[in-house]
Amino acid sequence: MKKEKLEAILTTARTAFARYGLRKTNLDEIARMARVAKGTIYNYFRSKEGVYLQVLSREVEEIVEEITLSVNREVSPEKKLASFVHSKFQHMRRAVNILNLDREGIEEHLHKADTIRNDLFESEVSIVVSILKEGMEKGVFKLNDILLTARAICHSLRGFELNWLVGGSQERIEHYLDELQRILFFGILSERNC
Amino acid sequence: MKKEKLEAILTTARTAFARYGLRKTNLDEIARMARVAKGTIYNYFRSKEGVYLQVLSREVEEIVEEITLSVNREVSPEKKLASFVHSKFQHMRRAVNILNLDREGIEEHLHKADTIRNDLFESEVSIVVSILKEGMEKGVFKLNDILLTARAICHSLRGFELNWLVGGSQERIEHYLDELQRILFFGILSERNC
Amino acid sequence: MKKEKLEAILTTARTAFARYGLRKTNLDEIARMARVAKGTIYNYFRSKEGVYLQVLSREVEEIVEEITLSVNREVSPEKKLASFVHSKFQHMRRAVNILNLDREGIEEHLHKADTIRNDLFESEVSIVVSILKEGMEKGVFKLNDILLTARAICHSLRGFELNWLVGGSQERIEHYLDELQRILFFGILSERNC
Amino acid sequence: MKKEKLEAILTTARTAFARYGLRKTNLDEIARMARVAKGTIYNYFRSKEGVYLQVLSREVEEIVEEITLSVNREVSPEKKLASFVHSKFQHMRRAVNILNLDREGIEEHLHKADTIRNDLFESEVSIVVSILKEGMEKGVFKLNDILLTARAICHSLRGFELNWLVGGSQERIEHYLDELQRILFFGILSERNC
DNA sequence: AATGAATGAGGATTCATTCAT
DNA sequence: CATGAATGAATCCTCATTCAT
Repeated sequence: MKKEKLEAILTTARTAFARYGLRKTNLDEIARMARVAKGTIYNYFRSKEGVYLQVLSREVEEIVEEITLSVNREVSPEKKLASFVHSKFQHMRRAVNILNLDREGIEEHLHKADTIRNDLFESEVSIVVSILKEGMEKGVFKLNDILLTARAICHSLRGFELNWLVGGSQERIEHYLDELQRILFFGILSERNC
Repeated sequence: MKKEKLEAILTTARTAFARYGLRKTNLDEIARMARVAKGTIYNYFRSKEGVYLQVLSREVEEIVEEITLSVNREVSPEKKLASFVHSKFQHMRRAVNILNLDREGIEEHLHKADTIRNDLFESEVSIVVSILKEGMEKGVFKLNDILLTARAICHSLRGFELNWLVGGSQERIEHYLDELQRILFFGILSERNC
Repeated sequence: MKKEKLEAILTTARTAFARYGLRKTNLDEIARMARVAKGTIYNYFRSKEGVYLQVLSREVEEIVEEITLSVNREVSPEKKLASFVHSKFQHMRRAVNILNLDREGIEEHLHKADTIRNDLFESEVSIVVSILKEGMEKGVFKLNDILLTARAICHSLRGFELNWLVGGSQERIEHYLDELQRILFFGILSERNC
Repeated sequence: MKKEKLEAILTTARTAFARYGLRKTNLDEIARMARVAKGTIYNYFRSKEGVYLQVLSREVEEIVEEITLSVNREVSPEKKLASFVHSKFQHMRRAVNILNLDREGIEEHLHKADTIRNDLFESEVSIVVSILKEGMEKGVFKLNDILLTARAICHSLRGFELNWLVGGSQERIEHYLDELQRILFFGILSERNC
């Protein structure tokens, strides 16, 4: 079983993509770093994009796994929600370039990459859904439409990815996440103080 | 006045970038479409990225202008906020590929692109700040820290750009925006019904 | 009389050629530095090479003039020869263009440029010839063939131009010139001590 | 062993550079003549200049080798010196364009070319030094400073390269070399006949 | 399965020269 | 005379992919 090469390629590619992004990473580099001939890569993958897709896939799986773990460590729905938010950013930080939005340079497989990225999104949504559901059952949350709310929350969080992870913003993200959470729980209308 | 060529180049480039993105648009194409010699482009711009930067710049300016206009059409702070959100997405829809987030590994010149994109963000924040301020003064909103809240809101909205504009998600964005707005105003905690 | 533009072009071109060489100097640069439109240059010169040729011509004239002056200040043939050598290098230091053989990028006018450079050489030879002649008449020098000797000397001196002026050698040229002069006068054979 | 391609590239490049010089030789040409894809050249060299540098290097090595051989064929120091001068020009004649002195304004990469050319110069100096030394020991030459003299001689010889090799002068170089040699040995002062 | 040499289709950029105003 | 916008040929370099060994 000579899966070692395959493993080497994927590991190396992950590192390379993480550091330089999809486009700026070229196969020469991966091959050199993986101590493998360039041709070997083509024994396992149809193309550079094939490699990327596989790396992306693995990454998403891992991230979902780790977020789930973090959430399950908490008991109350509020804390679970908070844990979700924080662990999401913790674990995604390293995957910035891999998830990378670099929509160019993927062309035909763009669709597949989107599908994978959407899997991540849907997994997140489904985690949030169960948190919200539990909150509803326990009377902590009050919502009209759990799924809609969950999706809205997840969409919102992507904004922080964009500016913070991708944009390399120097601001302390936690501030904003905390603020967002506060709004999320209480809203901004003064009437809530009735 | 021979600014016609320059205008032709910028207009064409805008269209091309909007359709194919920065990388897949090549100068040959722009030159051909603008009925101009490739060298002519270099009379006006130092490089391909120079063209992109200019197009990006213009686009951002226009968007900010149009959002501001839309907001000012409303009177109440709540409606202004709603108007902000909706017009933001209306006007950004067309600029998807131009603003495009292709990160391609944090390059030299692309740094300027980030700066321009951040300008857009800051402009948005400043619009939201004035809305929130007005809301506070009128006693409609109740907030601890206006700036922080404004930034948190703007960060959140970026998530919708990511999934909806960039990701080409087929979902009806308005649903989510409305839901987000509802949460924004009232929060999700049941305690608000005290 | 609008010779000002012409003068500006030539002066600027001289500087530019001296600093960057023929090939790396482009007309844009000359035009910009001379505060003149690029097209204007083509009113005075048929081509870039035409400009170069003119610059080269002027330099040669100036140098010959100045060397002649320096030599004529001396009285004895030996001192005249020494003066020739030293003033040649003094005055050529600034005229790097002449040496700038950059044979590539001149193409068709290569021949003309060579002719101009040869003019300088021949002028030098003719100066040395008259020095040697005078030396012979006064019985200070003893030679078989004045012209041949003069040419050999001038050829030799070009070696110092090459390494010192062009090559940017850091060595103190005077050392070598003095040594050369010593050999020139006495030779290296020990038999001279008969 | 697939070094054939490399050899083909270098051989072809040598021919091309020798015929057209560095600038007028383009990679397309080399590739075509070497029956090789353009990209292949980049497998072996970082750039066009990389190719040039290698060719230049080889050429210099060969020249030094051949000059040394010629000199060693002679026995007396006087004849060795004469042999040095003549073989130097013999062997350099073919390398004119390769060594070519197109100065193009002291560029980045060309700095290395200068280094290589200087190596040639230093090798020549060191050959002359050993000839002079031997001459001194045998009482044939009388000198104050061997190194200084050697360098002065080599500098002088460069003048002949300049006018004869590079300048394409039609004159019979041997005449001048012989004359130079005569002066070198005996000087021009009549006092030598004491 | 593994290699790595070879490929060649692109794409960005430079610059001398022309010409209408 | 002066301008400077427009031209487009020429050239270097990158890199995903193929293929003979």
